[in-house]
Amino acid sequence: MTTPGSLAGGDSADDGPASGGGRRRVTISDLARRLHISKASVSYALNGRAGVSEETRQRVLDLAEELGFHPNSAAVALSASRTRTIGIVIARDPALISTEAFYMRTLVGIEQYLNEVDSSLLLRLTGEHGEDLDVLRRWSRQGRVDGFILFDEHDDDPRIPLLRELGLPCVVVSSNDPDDQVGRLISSPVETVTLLLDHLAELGHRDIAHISGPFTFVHEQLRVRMLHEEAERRGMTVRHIEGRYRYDDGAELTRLLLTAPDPPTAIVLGNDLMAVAALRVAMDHGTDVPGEVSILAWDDSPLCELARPGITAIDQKTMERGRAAADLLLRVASGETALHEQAPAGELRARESSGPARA
Amino acid sequence: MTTPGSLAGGDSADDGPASGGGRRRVTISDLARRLHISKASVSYALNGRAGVSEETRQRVLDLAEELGFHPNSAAVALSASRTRTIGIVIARDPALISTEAFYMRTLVGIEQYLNEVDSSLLLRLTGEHGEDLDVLRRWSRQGRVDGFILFDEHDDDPRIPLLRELGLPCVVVSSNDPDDQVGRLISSPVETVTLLLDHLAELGHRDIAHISGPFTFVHEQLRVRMLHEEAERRGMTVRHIEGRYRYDDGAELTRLLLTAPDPPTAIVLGNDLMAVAALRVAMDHGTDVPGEVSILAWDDSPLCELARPGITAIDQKTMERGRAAADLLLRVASGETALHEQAPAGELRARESSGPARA
DNA sequence: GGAGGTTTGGATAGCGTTTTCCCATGACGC
DNA sequence: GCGTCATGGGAAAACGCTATCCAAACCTCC
Repeated sequence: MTTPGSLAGGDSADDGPASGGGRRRVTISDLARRLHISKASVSYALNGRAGVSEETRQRVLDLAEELGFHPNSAAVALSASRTRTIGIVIARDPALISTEAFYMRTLVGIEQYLNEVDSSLLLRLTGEHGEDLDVLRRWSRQGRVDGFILFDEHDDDPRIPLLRELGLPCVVVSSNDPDDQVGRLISSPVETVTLLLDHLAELGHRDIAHISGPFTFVHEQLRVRMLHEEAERRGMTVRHIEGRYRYDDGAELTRLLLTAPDPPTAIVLGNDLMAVAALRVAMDHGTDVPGEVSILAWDDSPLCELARPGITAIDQKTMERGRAAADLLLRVASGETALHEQAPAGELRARESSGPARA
Repeated sequence: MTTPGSLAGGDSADDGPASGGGRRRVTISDLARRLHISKASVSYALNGRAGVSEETRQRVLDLAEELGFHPNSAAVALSASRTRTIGIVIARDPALISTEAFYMRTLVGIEQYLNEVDSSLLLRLTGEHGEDLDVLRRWSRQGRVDGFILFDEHDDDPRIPLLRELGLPCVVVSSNDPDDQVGRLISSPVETVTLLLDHLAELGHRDIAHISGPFTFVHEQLRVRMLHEEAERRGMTVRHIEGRYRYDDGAELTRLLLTAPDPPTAIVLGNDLMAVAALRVAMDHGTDVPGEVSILAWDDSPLCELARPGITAIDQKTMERGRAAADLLLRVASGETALHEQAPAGELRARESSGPARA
């Protein structure tokens, strides 16, 4: 590598003063040499540890700044087994990933936080089946990340024992609060359920349908259960149908509901895409929204906002949640013990798709 | 690290056979020791280089598989100055990033390719101003990535000389084809312009408006120019207005157009969000779409598909484009000379928002 | 049977940090 | 004046891999 490959620029002027910088990267040895001190002292100075005088530290920092020195991350990782990088692996149908603004908003929130603490994000978007476990295993063994944030928890999610075995910290963005030893950012569906049902109750609805996402997701199971319990307490009834988050599911299942002998007065859809579909079907079917049926979505999104009529939905504060998850992970990774934490609360965005129940 | 920190599991059974794997990571030295050969031979065997017999190679591979060995990425990076990671820095208003499905689709496409070649993606979403340059510089000097993919090229984009100076390869997802020495995945607007104008000409439109994105983006300038030239050739006229990709811009500028003394018969909007806004405004304004005005969007998206009426738009093949960009970058990074490449062609999705021009 | 060439595999020197261990140096107390 | 202690700073050993250079060992052919 001393002999220039394609990039190294050679010795031109050996050390042009400031930012311009030659081709070769500035290393800690360069700093040490220029200051006539040892690499160790430079390292101490840069990392704010004791062992160097304040004056020396300042000289080091100044020169580092002047030369635009940034420690080689591979060397730091190798030496300190710390990468300042967290991993996210999203295992869903690519088409769905790009349709759901949810992920992107979460990533933005996570990034905001990581920026602040000078860490970064290694991202992998895989297909649905099992590859995600491979990626976790690989990244872990390769030492590429300090921890993971996990979404879309399944029943008996194999990722959690896997990461425990691999010895890597993780935070699960979660709906439930089991007593395990991983980090969890919990947003209980009961809160969303309350917002939805209060809103619907106020409008006089008592017969509600719920088109959920796949029951393999823990959060969907919980939504169903909570919705049931809370509805019962309010003297309302809920029928549940399982969808798969796709437009077509929303359309088809809504059609089914509307053509039933006793259609519900309100339909709650598990995501924005299905909600838009429901809205469309209802209108095509000549069913007035919200006159004859109200349509609500679990997650707010531009789609809900821009639909016409606008779809009443819960703003789940996705960005804030992403941010909180990243924050929690870094704390878990640095050995904090209080592992479970409540996510910021959601908020109902009432729009035109919900109104008083028909008589 | 030999003295267990918090994770190291100690010597229990020293080498449990298979996958279960103890806590401590398996290294190349472990393999060498177990096979009674040198680390060098193991390295050769694993990397498919000459220097070991086929038999030895197989023994190494088998044991590596058995122990679940994955080379430590920091060590590889340090030694080979190669990270198998590419960087993407997106500098836009967070709100916009999460609204535009464009980015997520591109990422999905990039990821698909990176998966196949066992590389990964380091992602940073920053705000709008100048931080992105810092990130490029930092990641480069830290040796975190092998190259970058750049979006949203500006006039005299400072990122390109910066990366040249830093000596890192990059691919610009680009609309134009200047004669510089960076990789470029070019999707000339002329193609989209042709699709749009052919469609509109066929429907008898001759007076068109174009609400673009900010002219600071090179691709927007090109769109304007191409649209102009091509329209002229067809005997059509185009008036341009500069928007900023936001819903409100689309709404306001469309209102302006519709209330003008001579409203256009068709409006082309620079992105999906503005198109939806235009549609909404037109309908609120009592203007029939497409009876009195046709609405078209430059980029297709779920928003266009799900709007009502559906918005005619160009499917820019975003995922394929992302994929192609990643592919190109890896080839550029490995020294390929043909640096510029055409992106896959877009396709018009005709929907209900475009129809014959009014008389 | 030995000269010359080709494989195969071993030592070992980096890569750029952090960290441990130790040696100067000077201040201080007796 | 000498022993004791902090304190600043240096040398060198990791960290886990790749790459260079050599020494065996094995052929092949006269």
